[in-house]
Amino acid sequence: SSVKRTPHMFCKTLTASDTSTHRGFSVPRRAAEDCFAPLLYLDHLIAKDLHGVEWKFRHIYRGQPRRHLLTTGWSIFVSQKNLVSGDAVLFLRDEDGELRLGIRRSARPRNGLPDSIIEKNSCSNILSLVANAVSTKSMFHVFYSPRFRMRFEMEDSPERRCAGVVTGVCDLEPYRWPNTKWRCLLVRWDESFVSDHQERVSPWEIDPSGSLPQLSIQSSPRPKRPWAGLLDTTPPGNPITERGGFLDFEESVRPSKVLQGQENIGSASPLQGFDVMNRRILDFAMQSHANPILLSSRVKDRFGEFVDATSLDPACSGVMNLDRFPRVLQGQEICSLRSFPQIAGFSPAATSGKPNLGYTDPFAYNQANKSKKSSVYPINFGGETRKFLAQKEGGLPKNVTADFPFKIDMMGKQKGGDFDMNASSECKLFGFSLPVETPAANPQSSSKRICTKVHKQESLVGIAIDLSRLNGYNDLLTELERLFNMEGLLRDPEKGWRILYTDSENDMMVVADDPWHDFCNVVLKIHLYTKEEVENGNNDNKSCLEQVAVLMEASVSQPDSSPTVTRV
Amino acid sequence: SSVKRTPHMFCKTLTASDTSTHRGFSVPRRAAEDCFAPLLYLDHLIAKDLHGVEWKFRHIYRGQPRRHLLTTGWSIFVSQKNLVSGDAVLFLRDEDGELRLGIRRSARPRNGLPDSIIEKNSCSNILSLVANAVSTKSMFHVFYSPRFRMRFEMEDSPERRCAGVVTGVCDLEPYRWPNTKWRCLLVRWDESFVSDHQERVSPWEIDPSGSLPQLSIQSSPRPKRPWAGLLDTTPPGNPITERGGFLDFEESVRPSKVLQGQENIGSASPLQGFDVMNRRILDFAMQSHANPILLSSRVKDRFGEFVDATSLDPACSGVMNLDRFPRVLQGQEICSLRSFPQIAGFSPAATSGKPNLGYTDPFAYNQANKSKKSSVYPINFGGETRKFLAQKEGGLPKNVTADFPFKIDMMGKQKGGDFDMNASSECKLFGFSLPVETPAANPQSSSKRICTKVHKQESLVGIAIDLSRLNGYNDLLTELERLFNMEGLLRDPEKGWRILYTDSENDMMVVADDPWHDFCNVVLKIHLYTKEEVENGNNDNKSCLEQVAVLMEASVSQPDSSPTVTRV
DNA sequence: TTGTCGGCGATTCGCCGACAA
DNA sequence: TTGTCGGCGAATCGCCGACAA
Repeated sequence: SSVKRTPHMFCKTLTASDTSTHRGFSVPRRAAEDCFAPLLYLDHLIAKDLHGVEWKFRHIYRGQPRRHLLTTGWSIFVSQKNLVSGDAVLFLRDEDGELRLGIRRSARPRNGLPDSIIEKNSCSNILSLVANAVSTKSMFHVFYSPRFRMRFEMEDSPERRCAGVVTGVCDLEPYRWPNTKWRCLLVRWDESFVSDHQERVSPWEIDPSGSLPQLSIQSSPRPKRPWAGLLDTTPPGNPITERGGFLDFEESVRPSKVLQGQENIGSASPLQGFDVMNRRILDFAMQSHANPILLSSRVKDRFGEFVDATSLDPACSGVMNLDRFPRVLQGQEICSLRSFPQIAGFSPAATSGKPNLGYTDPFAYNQANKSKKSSVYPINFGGETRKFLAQKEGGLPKNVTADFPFKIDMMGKQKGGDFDMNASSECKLFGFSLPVETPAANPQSSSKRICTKVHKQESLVGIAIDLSRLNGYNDLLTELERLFNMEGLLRDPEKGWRILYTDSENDMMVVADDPWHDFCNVVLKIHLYTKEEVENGNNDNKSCLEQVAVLMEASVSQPDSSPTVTRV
Repeated sequence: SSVKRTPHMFCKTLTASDTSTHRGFSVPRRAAEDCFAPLLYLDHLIAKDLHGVEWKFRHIYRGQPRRHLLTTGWSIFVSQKNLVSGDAVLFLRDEDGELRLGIRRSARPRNGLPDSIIEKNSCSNILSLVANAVSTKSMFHVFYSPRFRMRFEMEDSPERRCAGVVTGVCDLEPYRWPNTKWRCLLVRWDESFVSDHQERVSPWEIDPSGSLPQLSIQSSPRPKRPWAGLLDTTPPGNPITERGGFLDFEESVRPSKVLQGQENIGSASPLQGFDVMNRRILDFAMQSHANPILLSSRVKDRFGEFVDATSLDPACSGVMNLDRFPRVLQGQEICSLRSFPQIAGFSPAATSGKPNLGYTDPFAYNQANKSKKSSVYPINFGGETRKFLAQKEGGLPKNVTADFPFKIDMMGKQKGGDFDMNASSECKLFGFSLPVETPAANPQSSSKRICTKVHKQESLVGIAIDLSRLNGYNDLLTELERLFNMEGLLRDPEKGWRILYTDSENDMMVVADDPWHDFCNVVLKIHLYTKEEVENGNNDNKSCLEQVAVLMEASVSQPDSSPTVTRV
């Protein structure tokens, strides 16, 4: 309510020199004079980042011509924050002369992305479909298949990152906890470098940023002196190194966009119609508790992520956590906050103190490749303003598609002339009812993932079937034979095929012994193998060491935990 | 079934020289000659770690006197893995000449731990109190206040670690989601370096290891040249730097023990009485589903942790996840795996293939400071064997305390002469009822399936049978013979087959001693083995890998495990 | 105004044998 | 047998003004 004095701030996109270990940070003159003014007599500056961590930089005015530079301390900051050129840093001085420091990472295109996620449906088409669905009170779908990255990191391993596409949502613990609203994400990985790679991922663990770092390497541990390609000569076939030697290790942790500023955040208007429309249409309740400002002033680390996640409706966390990260603050210029008319002009929904969740456009990498600037269009998504990247010239995302598998089914009914999701409408995410404004509305919502995956042999590609639509094993056989074009093969044991399944205990079992209902309850995945494969077991092709490795992996960690202590 | 050749391996605790950036890794002579023998003509070695990542080391035989050294590549490994002296590295060569590489981190005492968690109550006192509570069917409490660490890591911040004590459990989302069984942990931090530091923590995010790294600094980003105390001159009051400049940033990520071997893992017996007692007293049901082998064959990273967590009853995850981490593999010598006599000698409880959850001794640092060796005592904790550290000479932990706030209220009633948690007892964790599931006794329970799984030998594929449709052991034999095409083989002991089962306590038992009804109630899984397999309980006919498995199982805390691994 | 370059001293990395425990 | 030391060359860090875009 009380208007604070305008803080002085500036944002600079880091140059190669800025991020070089060889050089320091060159402070734009006017920025320094505005933002650092009262501090310039000091030989060093102290700035706090969002986490309250203080960073100290030696400041010096030197060079010919003279310029302001941050030297000592800067490279530590750069390496700790893992900044590369293209990223941006933001300084902000408040009325007390205290400096704040933020960074924004640039989205970098990823090389060699699969084309499959590039889609071509036109937006108007989608809009008309949605509009039609709304008008006819029928269901429409929103597909969204966000790209993400995930970081594999163990205490004893270098960091690895994988990328993939979210393909759906499933129960967290269908058997142990049948009615949970918690979900995990089903993902498809770009690489199958680990054969038995998880398909179920915690939304908390993924990094929603679809864009991956450039191959510009800046992060710390790397071979200092290239030793005759020692580290690059790994035989092909190791997918880790296949992607380019140490790249996986050297790829920076560059999860998400923070303090994004390259986009014109004010340009919400071109899509205003779409925005408003979707705001209503997609307005299933998702209350967010945390004030984003307050939130970001906390330690916003894993911890913060936890808070973020839990501050959202858990039922939606699968979605919500895909885009925890706000895109904020225009930069590249000296400006006071109030110089952003857009901010003040934001719709109440956008400024209501809720986090603005920035979706990473699944095809943003494509745009980036095309060097097209993109705009951000906020769409109210149940109390959360989400932003969709759209090609500036297109007005609407062109690539919105029918097969983005992140599917939200919505049954809308109109209340009066107004579309009202809150009253009696239904909102489903992958078949699961989402709480529509009345959190406790449907406590008995079904929790089982509708479809069960079927894998034929070692095929990477599975097919999902909906067991609930089948009446028994006979149906199952028929369906499997149909899906895999194996008519007659599965039903007749003489044909040599065996149908196994992995149960909720991860045991491999033969299909057909359990009562159908039990089977449906415990089956995780169905496998089709030949008789020989079953009889030979799958172990034979594993070396002794691999098995040890497996075992050791199981043993990794720290036991030195403590004695429980019992006491009355 | 097929006996694999013993791999050659060695484990070395890293010295200061080994971990210095200034020097390389000195390979113990005999180790090199045994383990590296066929590789020593090479100028470099390639070893894969548990995650399949390959590490390349230049190997050279030099010095006066000559010795084997790993030079180039080693320091990268050390820094990537964040190894410090005291940690151990394990090399293992399989029959194919392929090298595997594992690490084990040592537990390091933490300086200046608050004294508050050092307690003095004697254990016998506790035991008598518990015994009294049981006999009078009154409530007793289990207090447990495990130390933990948590890692703060954001894409734009340096890594930080904090330690604290779990003080309780609370609702995840009391307002949003009133009836959830999910809990988060309440913690008290050792340091209040962030004023608005969270007190609620996800159990998934904490690291149960109570011991913290020494101040021996080895990790990468640090100020190379101390710049006039630039980074240390932060005004007092900033708790970040108060602890010693960059310590927070320099503290390595040293979460857990891997391949731990300093403890005497075989000494389970001294506490056997306590063990047995607690097994009954604390026997609230906690089923573990996942087959550890299958599970651990996955990428067991954050991801894996997710799986770990969810494979547990969510209501208990707050507890269970505190001690995911195992203690494994004796080291410091060249050895074949079968040179561990303890393996065979383990008590059934310890070797039953259940996760042995290693608690972090809140006062372990104290023991370490006193250079006292500690023994590990397994205590069955509801289907999970947990290990209690106790001072060897004390027999029982002396420091059991009154203010361990992790409280489990248990109301026990006796059924006949036997304490039976399953019948009508109640188990609360911080006031929340824990599901006292009795898998066998309560067939309607949603998670219990009708059928019992049968596994033949090491076969990966199991078959399920419905015991309830059988009238007794005779039927069972008939059915088993039919299912496995073993007509006549099982019924006749002369044919050499033995039928075992895993009971609800995860003990491996011979089928046919219990009354049929009892058997049906407690059986978890049925196993078919040959006589030889059963009789050679010392694992002599098992491959080294299986022995490792048993060893690890015995000493490893693995929440997601199931009983399949252990053979009698 | 500011991005990048080369210079160059300081620091660290990392390979070596010496030496001793 | 092996842990640690000092030596020392190579690589990198990081501060500087020059220069030009």
